[in-house]
Amino acid sequence: MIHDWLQECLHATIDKLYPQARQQLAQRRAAGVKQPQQLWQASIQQPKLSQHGDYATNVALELTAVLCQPPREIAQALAQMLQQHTDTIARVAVAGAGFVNMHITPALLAKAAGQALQQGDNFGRAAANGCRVLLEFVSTNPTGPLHLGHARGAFVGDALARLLDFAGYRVSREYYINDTGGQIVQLARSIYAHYCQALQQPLQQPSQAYNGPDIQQLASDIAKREGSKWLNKDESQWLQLFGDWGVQHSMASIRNTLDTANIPFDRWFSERSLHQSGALQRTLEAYRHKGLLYEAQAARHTADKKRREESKAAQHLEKQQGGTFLETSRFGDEEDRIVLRADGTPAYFLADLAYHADKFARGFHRLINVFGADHVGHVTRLKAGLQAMGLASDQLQCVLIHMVRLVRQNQQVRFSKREGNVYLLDDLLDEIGIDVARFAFLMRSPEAPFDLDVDLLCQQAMDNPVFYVQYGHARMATLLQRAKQEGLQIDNLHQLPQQIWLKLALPEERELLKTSLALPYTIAQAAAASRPHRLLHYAYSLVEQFHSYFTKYRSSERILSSDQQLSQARVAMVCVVKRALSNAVGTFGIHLPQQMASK
RNA sequence: GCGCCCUUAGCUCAGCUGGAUAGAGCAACGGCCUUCUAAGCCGCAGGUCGCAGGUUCGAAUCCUGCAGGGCGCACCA
Repeated sequence: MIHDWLQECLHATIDKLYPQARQQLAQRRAAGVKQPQQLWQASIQQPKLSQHGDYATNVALELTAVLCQPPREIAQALAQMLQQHTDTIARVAVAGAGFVNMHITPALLAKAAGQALQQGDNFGRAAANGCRVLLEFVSTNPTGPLHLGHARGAFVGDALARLLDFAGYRVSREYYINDTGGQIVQLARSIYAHYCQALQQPLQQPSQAYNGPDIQQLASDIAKREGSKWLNKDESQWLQLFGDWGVQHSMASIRNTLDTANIPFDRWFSERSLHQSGALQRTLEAYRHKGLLYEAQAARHTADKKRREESKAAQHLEKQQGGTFLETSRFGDEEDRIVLRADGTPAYFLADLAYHADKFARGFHRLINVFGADHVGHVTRLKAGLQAMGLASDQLQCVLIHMVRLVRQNQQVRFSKREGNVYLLDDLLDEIGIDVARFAFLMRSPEAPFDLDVDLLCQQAMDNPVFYVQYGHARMATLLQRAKQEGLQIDNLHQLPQQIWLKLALPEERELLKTSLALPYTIAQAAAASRPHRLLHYAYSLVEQFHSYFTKYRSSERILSSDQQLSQARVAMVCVVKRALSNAVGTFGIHLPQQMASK
């Protein structure tokens, strides 16, 4: 709120001093001159060094080209105008190449702190902006339980949803169930094979079998329930049924794991429902109408493409028998993509296009897909396909989550499906705990590779950032309890008179308030960049500041002292810090304890 | 061969979309508990931001090229 206020103030000042600047800037931008995009939005920053003021702006430097004036001259003019706001800005100084450094008054800080306390749970929450976002994530194939490979995408997607919600968006969370196609046939056959085995028949596994213990358990349950009535029957009689049972079973397991992890969804979207509703046909007709389909043995132009000898295309040549292609290559894709196979069955890509057309048709303004990094190739073709349909493909944002490698005893643990060793997400949650897992996955930026060191996260729990943050919160909470026992007020502090707030004179106290009050700005920035981890780093540094302050003054300037008014002011400050912390971390559903057992 | 991502302290990572003297945590060393939780704090040490150019008042951040690593380049989903 201080940010917003200063920004408004600054913009008004610029408009007054240089009425032509805004227009000139727009003209230059239109003429293609490279300009900072956010000049009028994000020009207030917090300097690293306190001697550079509470807030600073570099607009003078950025306006120098537009106004053809030396930056320091512009800065001087701005400073002079800003100086007139004596009730809020205590001091303005021009420094360096042309920075304008502003020191705010304690009164402004007190006012903002009071507002934060009044807002309570909603401190940091942005007003609804009317933008509807559809966030699709996890969307794992319903052929088995969730494992480590799915964990990061699940937590990052969930965090993104929570963050965007807090930042004022209306977010819908969706899971796309690939409940049809070849893999479901394989699943059905695998279950059937184990079903036969459970009834003392020899095991005849299909070529690409699903053999997880969950599948075997399901098969034996079916054998108990259904008896031998499906034995020696033609595949056409049981395939659909066994497939359905498999999907239901897998989805129940997946939903159960997501529930445990506290990752909710608003809608579970079935791929099969698209096939059944005729959506694929309609999508196909739309393309046909635009003249973007053709039939061929192979996609045009693919012959000139060099591929590696061992490429998968070469391995699966016999399956490639031509069909109907969509000219995605006209929209940025490297080659055209098949949408209907020679036998008339739809390819997966067509269903995915129909699905995304459906998302747009439901009126969302922005689509976000959280994909694993192995889906990189999918992004361009999907966007090309949407663009071909005339949809705004730039409204689709794909967040690519990179690989997680598991490390135990300083060694990477490798998993292979063939050997049947998987690390289930359920087991991970059991082993390190939900909060630790969440924190670990969210501390890193999503597009960087990530080593998950389980030993570090569980055995050396004290070196774990999540405990650091939790400890900080517990410290504040117990401190407040104690303050209450000593007769100080810890609730309704938004009504605290200004002269009490003004008792806070230590520089660290001022910094703590400023950092706490930067929460709304941090939320907005993290949401705009789709980077949840920034909010956790913010929380971490806030706790760091608090610990440092707490320890430094533990024997000289104690929070609870004989000076009643000063103690009350410090208690109020702790309330603000605690509020900022719990709203930041609480946004991600990470639990913050009221107390921690001393070690 | 092509596309996307990554490369910052010995290790694991931040770096607020181009700002002022590049920051944390681990690991190493030295300190701080009669008083609000030592799961904490302070100090010391550690860097040609992969390399080379370019863009400008200013680059770890933007553009180009190169090197190393990851993922992908099937009508599978």
